[in-house]
Amino acid sequence: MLIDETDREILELLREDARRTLADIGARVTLSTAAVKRRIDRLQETGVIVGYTVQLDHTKLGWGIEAFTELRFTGTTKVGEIVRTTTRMPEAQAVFTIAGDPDALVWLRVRDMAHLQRTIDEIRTHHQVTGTKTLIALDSWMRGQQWPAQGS
Amino acid sequence: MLIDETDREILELLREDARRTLADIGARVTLSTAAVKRRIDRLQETGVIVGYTVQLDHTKLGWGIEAFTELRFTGTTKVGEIVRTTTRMPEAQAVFTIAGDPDALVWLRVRDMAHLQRTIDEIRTHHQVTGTKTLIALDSWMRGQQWPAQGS
DNA sequence: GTTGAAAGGTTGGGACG
DNA sequence: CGTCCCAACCTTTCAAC
Repeated sequence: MLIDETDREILELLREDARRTLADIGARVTLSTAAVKRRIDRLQETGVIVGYTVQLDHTKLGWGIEAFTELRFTGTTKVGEIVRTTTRMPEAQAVFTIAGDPDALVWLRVRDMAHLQRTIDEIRTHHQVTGTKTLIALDSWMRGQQWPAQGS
Repeated sequence: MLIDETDREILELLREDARRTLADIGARVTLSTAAVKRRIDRLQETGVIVGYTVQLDHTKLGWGIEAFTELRFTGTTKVGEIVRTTTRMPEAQAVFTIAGDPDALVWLRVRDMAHLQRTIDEIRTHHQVTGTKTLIALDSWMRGQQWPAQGS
């Protein structure tokens, strides 16, 4: 499928604020609301747009610690298995399987250090993990959200 | 500020689909649309809700490679500086400053391997970086979006 | 294939109880 | 918190490019 410059502008506007109205988007890309709706519908049907979500300040919800845990497995560990079990944990924000060393990277969000330790322990007990290394984030920035995760 | 169980339900519904209507949310939490709006307005004013964004399938936009680059700096490098310059790069999805070793973790999304190399080179030239280690993702999962980043 | 205009239904946003 | 109201918005249809 082809995506033109107008589509990219629409996606950028939705990235900034997914609750923008079609009329607002239309005014910015000089298109009617109907034309904007048809383009967004098409982007959804073709799977370019996967969904819409809210961006939260997790510190205000009491999950103030962000960390990354690098995992190393035994040679017999199925990669799909670690992804399946890890993704069921509410602490896991994202899981990446890695080419090389380590074998996987898990992005965690937890309430406090004790919670982080429990979470890492849980990952270790559920799998044939030969080693972990956890990186604790002091601060974070994410595209499209201009607040510090810890520093507010 | 206090967040009750209904607020959490509303946030969960918005996490699933940020473009839900107030009426739809109201029906699910057994509240009127006006009551839902007042709660969402309050969550926005207090900063719990930071914004709303679209979730994209980046492989379909031609940015099929995800990677993490661990950065180590000289002792004199200002942490804020690396964040400021890195966040200006369109390839950077997120930047985390880390307690310990490494000093920072940059989540990159690029078109191909040549693009990845150029991006890492750019990071290195812009700062007093003493070392980098790049982890290339084979596959990824993120909370709230159930598609494989590479494997589709 | 694309677009805009118009019609009718739905939603949002205030005021009030 | 809910109910009411009205303006704004969405969604479909249709004709035109």
